[in-house]
Amino acid sequence: MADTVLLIDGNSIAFRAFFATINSLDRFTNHAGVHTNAIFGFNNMLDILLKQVEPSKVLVAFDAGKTTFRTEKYGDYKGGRQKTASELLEQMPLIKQMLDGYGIEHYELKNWEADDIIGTMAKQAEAAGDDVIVVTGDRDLTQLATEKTTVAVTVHGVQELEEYTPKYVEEKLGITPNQIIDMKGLMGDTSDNYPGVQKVGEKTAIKLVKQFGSIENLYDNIDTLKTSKMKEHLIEDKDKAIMSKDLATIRRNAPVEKSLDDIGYSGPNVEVLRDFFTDMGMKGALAKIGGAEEKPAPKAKWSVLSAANIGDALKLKSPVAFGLEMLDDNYHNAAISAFYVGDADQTFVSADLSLLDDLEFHMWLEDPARELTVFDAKRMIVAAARLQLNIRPACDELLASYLLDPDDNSADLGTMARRRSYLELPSDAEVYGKGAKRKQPEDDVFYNHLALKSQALLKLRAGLLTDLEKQGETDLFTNLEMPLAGVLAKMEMRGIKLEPDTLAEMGKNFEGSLAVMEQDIYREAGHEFNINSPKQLGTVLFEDLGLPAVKKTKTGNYSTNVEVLEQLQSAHPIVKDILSWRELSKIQSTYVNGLQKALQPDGRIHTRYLQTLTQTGRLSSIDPNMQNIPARGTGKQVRKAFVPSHKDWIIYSSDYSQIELRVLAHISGDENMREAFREGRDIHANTAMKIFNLKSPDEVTPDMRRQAKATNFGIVYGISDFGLARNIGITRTQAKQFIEGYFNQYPKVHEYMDKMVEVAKKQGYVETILHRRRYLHDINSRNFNLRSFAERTAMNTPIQGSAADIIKIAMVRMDKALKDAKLQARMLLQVHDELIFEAPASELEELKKLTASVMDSAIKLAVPLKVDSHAGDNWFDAK
DNA sequence: CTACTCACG
DNA sequence: ACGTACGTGAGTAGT
Repeated sequence: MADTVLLIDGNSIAFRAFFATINSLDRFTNHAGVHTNAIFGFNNMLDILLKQVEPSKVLVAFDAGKTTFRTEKYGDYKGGRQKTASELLEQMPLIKQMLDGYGIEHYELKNWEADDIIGTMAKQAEAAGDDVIVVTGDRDLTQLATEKTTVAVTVHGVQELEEYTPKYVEEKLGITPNQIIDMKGLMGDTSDNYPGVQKVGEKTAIKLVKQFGSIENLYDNIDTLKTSKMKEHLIEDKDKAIMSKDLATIRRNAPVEKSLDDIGYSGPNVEVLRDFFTDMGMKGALAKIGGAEEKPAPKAKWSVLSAANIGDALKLKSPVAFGLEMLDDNYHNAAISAFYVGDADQTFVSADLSLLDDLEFHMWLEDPARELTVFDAKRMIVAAARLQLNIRPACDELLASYLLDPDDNSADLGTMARRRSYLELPSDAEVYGKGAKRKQPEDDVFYNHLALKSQALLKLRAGLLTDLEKQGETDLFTNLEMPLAGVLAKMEMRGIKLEPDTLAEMGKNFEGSLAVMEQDIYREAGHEFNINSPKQLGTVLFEDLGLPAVKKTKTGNYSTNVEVLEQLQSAHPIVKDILSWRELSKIQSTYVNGLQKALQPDGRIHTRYLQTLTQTGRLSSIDPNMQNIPARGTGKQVRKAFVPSHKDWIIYSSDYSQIELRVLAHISGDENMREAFREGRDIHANTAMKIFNLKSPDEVTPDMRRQAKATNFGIVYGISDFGLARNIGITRTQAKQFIEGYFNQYPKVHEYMDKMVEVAKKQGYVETILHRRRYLHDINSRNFNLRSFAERTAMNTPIQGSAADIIKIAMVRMDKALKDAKLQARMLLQVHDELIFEAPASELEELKKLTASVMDSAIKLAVPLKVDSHAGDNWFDAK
């Protein structure tokens, strides 16, 4: 049987692993202060590869040093590179040590690069009839792909591999693997610092290689090329092209002293590896290599709380960890199966919820002096409230972790703890199981797990708080997000009243219309099919009816989205019918039916806001999502079903006008934009005047205003000419002119965009006005797409995030203001820039004044904030 | 469990 | 030259 040979580009993988986690470099250090992030990433990758590939032979090749035969040929080869970071350098010998523990051969050869070692070994292995897998972070190695050799290139750090077979190379580039060197020869390589032919990039290079097959053949037939600048350049740079091809060519005959027989792999030396991982402080890896079976689940000390010893709980000292355990995630109705309470010394657990009714214990828990530390405050507040217990946690560790890094938002304490190097708490999934198998374990295991949670909370608390302080987020945490958790809990518990009859009636009508439309569509198609299936619909439109396919999806299927269908409207009458059917069917299934399913026995909808999910600081809403109820078109009717709780009450909504553009005017410091807002001008018309170079607002046509509005939006999203052009249906050149005009008129906005990208590149994150932070891992990526995305995010996040900050302040203050004014009015919903209330009609005037003053003054910006409000008998009319 | 589509700001 | 708007959640099909 053929062997599978795994060949790994050691330097390249170490490099990728290092940069994948460079933002949290300091979280990966061992007792001696040595960084371990690259070791960690390398190990993860190795672990996965060994399991998936099950190789019988493995070799990790390293570069031997700076000088190689390539630098002898061309002195500037790989010149001008930055020095390797010392934090990575110190890990290189340790990675080799780890490989020794794995029993994996590693090898380097003076004057040769790792690539050449790999190329040489791959050739030998192929000759022996083996299958070869090359793993690297360097695309240039894809030239090695053959029928027997697959080249796996890392994407997204080292998490994922993209496998290059000859077929895949051809699909992707249109040339064969062994033509890659011809392409590189023509285009050169900036990172390896060798030249190609002037003005020839990847596109041109591929075109030429396709045409001529190779550089040699190209120059043999150069006369067949039409006279052009390119031809001149090709002739002028012939020597460079030939030299560059030579530099790009991986040698397959390096004097490698290892043979296939030397690189057999038969599994790790667990003892050696265990010592190594222990020394590196890599507890996760340690557990994985066999520690796992031997090591019992962590054991906590705890006592079961009962009526007999409840007095002991009252002696616990702040900070006190507390939690109500629910195995379902919807805390509005999940069964509460137990609670835990503890301090640094003692932990109590109990499944007897009636203990929480004990008057003394009850008051002790509710006492604001208690400093309760919890995981997911809103969840705990709502669950406790169901037991008539009104807690006000002082510290929510989920929220803290989320503010430190919005990526760290796992709804599981054990998972968060592990990320912070605390390994004494397994995840809920490990203890309870997941999916259908999830269930409460026997008492001993269950109580132990709860006790571990209590102890983890107390162990992690100080570190989280000092980290918040270090990141300047203490105020955001203490004075905004923590209080907001309480406000949101109240909003969710109140819910909003829904009249199911209103929906049911709408549903009946829609059902009738849908049935008629369906028949029309089937008739036009010539047969019945599932209109809801994009696949079947694609077949009907683009094969049966032969309409021109406009666009494909990323998986290569026909796209049938609105944009496509709108373009096809005139081509066939069926298209219009499908569009109408789609619109109605969406309303029917998601809203008319969906909302009725979400209606609770109390006649109300109780959404859950996710306070620790979005990357920008916005809330999101689930189960049901109350932030995407139709606001336009036919679907808007759905809003009629949302009504006040009581007779003679009203629904009242108050929304920030243009909050994101006002934030932009503020943080960019642009005087032109600030003035427009200060003067109370129509910002879109103002922008239209600027970019169309008009003298007076009267000259602004509705279409100009529409385009200007789209441009304003585009700016907020981190504009590109392509995106803007597509959005408003103009040419890319026109879009470019719009943007140029825009930046001329709002010069500081331009500066702001550049500055945010620069800041992100330098420090790895951007911030909102309240110092909410978002890390942008891809900001220095060499992948254009990833990097561009990160750049747009760098521009957008401070804007979207600061707007989120502002409405959150307004919510916390509104909650207090309503209480202070002793109004019956209540806040029910938040939809990003809008707050929705219900109130007795008699309170409307006062409510108007209150929302205006509280929302306007939530924060002091260099421009005024403006609030619009509407009232009505239901949500539809409150707009 | 992923892909597609479409609802919101 | 590269391929694009920013942030979400839910329903349905189809593997």
